[in-house]
Amino acid sequence: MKKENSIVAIAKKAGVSKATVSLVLNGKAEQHRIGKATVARVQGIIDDTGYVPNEMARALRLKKTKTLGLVVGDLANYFFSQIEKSVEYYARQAGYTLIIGGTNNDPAKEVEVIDSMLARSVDGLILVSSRKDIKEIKDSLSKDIPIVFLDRKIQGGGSVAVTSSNRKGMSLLTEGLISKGYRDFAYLAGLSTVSTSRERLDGFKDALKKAGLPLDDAIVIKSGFSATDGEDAALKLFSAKQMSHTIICASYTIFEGLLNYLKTTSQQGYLEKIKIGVFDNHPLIDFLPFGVDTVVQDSDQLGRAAVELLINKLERNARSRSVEVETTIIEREF
Amino acid sequence: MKKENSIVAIAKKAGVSKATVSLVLNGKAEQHRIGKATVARVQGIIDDTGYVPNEMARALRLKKTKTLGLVVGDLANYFFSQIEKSVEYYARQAGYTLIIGGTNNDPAKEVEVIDSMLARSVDGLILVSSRKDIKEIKDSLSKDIPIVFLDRKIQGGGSVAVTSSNRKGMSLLTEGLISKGYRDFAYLAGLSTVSTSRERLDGFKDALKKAGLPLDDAIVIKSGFSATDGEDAALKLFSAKQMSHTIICASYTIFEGLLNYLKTTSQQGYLEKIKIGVFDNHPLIDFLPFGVDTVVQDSDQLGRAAVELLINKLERNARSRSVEVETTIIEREF
DNA sequence: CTTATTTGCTGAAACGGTTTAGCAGGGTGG
DNA sequence: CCACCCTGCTAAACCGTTTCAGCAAATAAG
Repeated sequence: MKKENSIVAIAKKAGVSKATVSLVLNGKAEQHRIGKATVARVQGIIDDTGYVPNEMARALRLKKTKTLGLVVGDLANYFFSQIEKSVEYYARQAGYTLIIGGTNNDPAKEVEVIDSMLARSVDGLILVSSRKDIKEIKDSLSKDIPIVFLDRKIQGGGSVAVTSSNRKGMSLLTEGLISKGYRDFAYLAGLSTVSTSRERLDGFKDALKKAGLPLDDAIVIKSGFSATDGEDAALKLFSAKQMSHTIICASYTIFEGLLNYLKTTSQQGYLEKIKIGVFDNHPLIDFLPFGVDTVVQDSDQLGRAAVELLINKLERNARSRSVEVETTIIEREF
Repeated sequence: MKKENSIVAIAKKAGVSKATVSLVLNGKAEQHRIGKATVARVQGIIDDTGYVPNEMARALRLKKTKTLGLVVGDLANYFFSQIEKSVEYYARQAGYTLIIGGTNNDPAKEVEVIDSMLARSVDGLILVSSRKDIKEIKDSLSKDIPIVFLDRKIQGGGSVAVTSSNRKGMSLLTEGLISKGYRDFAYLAGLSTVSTSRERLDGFKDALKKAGLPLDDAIVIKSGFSATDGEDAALKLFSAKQMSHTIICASYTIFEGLLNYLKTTSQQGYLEKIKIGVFDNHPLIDFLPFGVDTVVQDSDQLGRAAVELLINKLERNARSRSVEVETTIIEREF
């Protein structure tokens, strides 16, 4: 049956005013002294017409859209797609709808995407931002709106972020490798403007220091976070004089880049001679013909925490502190 | 600078009525004989206040939200996340915002998600539906709204779908395997209520027939499309008497399930003795220690076609016919 | 039998836009 | 000078809700 499309239609049918219907609809009937009988009658009509209020009108009046925006660099990236799944799930649980925006890691597009979300009056924003400082974002924003940063922290006062325990995770990964006797590290670091990248590098250094290994012996190569950036990094690494026997990738995409580099240069055989550590996991890694140790991020918790923080802010105006989600390590010998 | 937030504010500043501002805003100034000078003044104020119209108000009046909904089973599935990226990209290009909904392949949740999108007044819907018949969907829908089905066709009149050339793709994949001498097939088919699954199975049969191989010799195992379904299928397969030496997976997720089964039962060694074909590709497959032939779907084109069809319908009320996107095959010997 | 209180409901404004019909004033033709 | 036509703009209705102040009737209190 086609549903009734306006509150007046319902009101007419029930022989009451639209105010009454609205009150019933929002559970404020009692509070506004609408009689039990009337409530029942109205509710009955709502039920069997299947009337659903128009969210646009509601949003206009209430200045609340019950909509959240998620802005993310690359939606096809496995880690982010998991994050997104989680965010969508928990947002929906809380009665919110999710609008997504992919930026392809382009800071200019990031602003554009965010602005389109603001025009849509999203109530809050979850940002996996490529920006370094919150000012760069706030300044370009037309409205003040609650923002939670996800995966990457951002500099500047009062910003709330949900991240993995990057430093600790990378440190544990490295320690594990060291304890198994691996030395001679190369570290493909990602973009140093991104907090995630810096923290992981710090973790790597922590582990070296703890083991008494000299930092300088490790080759650290900075690049972007995409697979092609990973390829570039691999190129740099392999054109260096000495070869490393343990390569750590600061993200899955960089790992993919490394593999692609070896494939396109027909050096796949090299993989058997080295050990690889990756911050991020993927189901297929279990089946690769070389042991890859990985850091597993809890994407479900990351998404969940981000949504919770944001909604607490929105609905209870709670001031919240950033959250760090624990990681786990998977070690694999081939 | 904080932007002005209402058309009246702009109107006041410009010393005109809000009607005038609205007309300027929508490029209808000329048409409604607003003087050049006035247009320039108003536009100037719009520009340097950075005013952006409230989309909610516009949507309410126009009954158009410039919003599309994408409903998909599993957002973390690599194929779907690529699709989503593409849909989001092309939707945004066309000035539309994308709302997403994950259903976890639960038909009940599918209805729920779609209804929440209708309440949000999306202009159109792109559906990767688990439903078999369009009636099941239309009946539960409160409004008539343009729908484009993606990846999976659905039975029932007038539904428009964008799909890969499933039958042909699977047929070519199989033919390739046959031509390389592989026989003794097992086929993990996915859910037979899903068109994709049926078409691929048909393609498989086409190839056998063409090669003059008896259909009955192939073991066909039907299950769901998730990784755990794939595991179940693998379990069934491996508890059958005779072993197959060529296994075809109707989707990447099923392939993952197969691998997981072999891992958990410590039968990974078996992988070296068999040949695997998979409908879907993934970057890491290149690096697996056994040659996997894959069908590559053009997710970019799939998303693009879906958005185009939908928007053509919305903006030009074009009646469009379903689209089939070509696939390509990658063969790998280890 | 008044007066006060409670009960049950509604009218109307507000949210921020779009659109249509039409007003006022100046110019032109007769 | 009157009738008419442009030109340039605006008033007001409308989209579908929420909410607040307040009205009328019923009940309770005095």
